[in-house]
Amino acid sequence: MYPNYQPGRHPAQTLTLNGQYLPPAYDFSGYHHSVSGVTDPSTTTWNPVYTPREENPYSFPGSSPSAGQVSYTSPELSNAPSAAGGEGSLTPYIGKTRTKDKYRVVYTDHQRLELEKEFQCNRYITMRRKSDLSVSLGLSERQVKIWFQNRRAKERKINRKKLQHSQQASTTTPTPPSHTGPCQNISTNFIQPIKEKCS
DNA sequence: TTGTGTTTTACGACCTCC
DNA sequence: GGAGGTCGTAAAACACAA
Repeated sequence: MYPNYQPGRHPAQTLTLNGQYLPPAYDFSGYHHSVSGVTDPSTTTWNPVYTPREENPYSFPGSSPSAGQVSYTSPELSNAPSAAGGEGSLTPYIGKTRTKDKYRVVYTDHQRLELEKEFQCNRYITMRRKSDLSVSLGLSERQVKIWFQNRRAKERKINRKKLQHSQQASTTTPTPPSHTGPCQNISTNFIQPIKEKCS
């Protein structure tokens, strides 16, 4: 909603947006994409145990959220087709605001792929697209929102690493200025065109 | 098999904007 | 005041070397 939001604590870390963003070389093969067959959407049913809330946090009967006791009893949870696995309430994770039975779910490859596609089009998802994705992927809108938040954080982390590496390289082995050197290739390789059609 | 490091979900705290 | 942004962090899930 506020792409130019810059928290006072970290004023220089917000990326440029609104079409000015330079997408990094997207690595979609870095991590587990075969989650032991469990997450194959074509062959298995998506049946997470963990039941996240949707826009309406856990109910805290008789206690404040800071108490750390959680019970998933909100009826709105049934609106999230995949995320609401039917478990009405889960065992509270004592001392933490998490559940013991299932701390988090693992998204399917298909869900990740579709989210990534959307992310490559827009770093910030619109409310409409969020709603569409939540329906098509069987995730709650909150999950989609959090995924985008985490994805942006991941990208910032990657960019910081790249920056550090480039700075280290420039200080340790200063390369002579050259207009025919590898820098051209680096710059062109860094900006990979988005192949997906953005709607 | 196990220990360790990395990545992925999910949240709380804090912030800005409307 | 609510929605959604950032950050840091917890813990599960996973990869991989020893």
